[in-house]
Amino acid sequence: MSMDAAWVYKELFAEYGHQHWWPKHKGKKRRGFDPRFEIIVGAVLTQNTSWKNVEKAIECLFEKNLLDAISIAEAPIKRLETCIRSSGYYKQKAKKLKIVANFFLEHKKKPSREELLSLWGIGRETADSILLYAFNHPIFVVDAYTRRLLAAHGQKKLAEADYDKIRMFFETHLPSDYKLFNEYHALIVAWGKIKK
DNA sequence: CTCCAGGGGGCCA
DNA sequence: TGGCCCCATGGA
Repeated sequence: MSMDAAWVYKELFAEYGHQHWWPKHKGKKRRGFDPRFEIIVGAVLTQNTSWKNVEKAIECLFEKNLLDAISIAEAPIKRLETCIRSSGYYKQKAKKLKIVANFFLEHKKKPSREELLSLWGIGRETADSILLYAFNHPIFVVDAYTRRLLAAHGQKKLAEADYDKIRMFFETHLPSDYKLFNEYHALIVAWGKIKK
């Protein structure tokens, strides 16, 4: 018997409430400003890193006027590395920011999942996070907490399954609503952090 | 001191 | 495909 994904969502929302994840921007009218790009930067910087340390990095990028694709593409790599140091893996992530910045300068419209996955430094979770949180595309983001949630609800087999199999489970058992997927993933993270 | 956070790439069998 | 190692800082 299968887990009731919609029922679990209601339980999580009743327990933890609105998580106000993305989108929420701190950028204003600056050179080449695009509110979506700030989310993309956050999606990359938060890889295997606590959000608190990512906020420090984003704050530094904001203060140094580096929170847009043009500025990141033009900035010296060392300047990026210094700024995002608090988010960990700073050498790799500076390189990743360069790559995504150049990509979004060339492709102004909504990217496909395949295009994002073709970029070095963008895996499935980051690609789906970008599509969901920056472009409001109804795709379900799966992470380690999602697997723990499934296991906690008796879905041990599915919890150990491939990423896209888990993603498809939620997408086929829920209405295709980006707002729902946005809140659901955030609630799972909230549950995972407190539960543990 | 250890463990892990809103992962992904490279290598190897 | 699946298992392992590496990347790196900061907080608990």
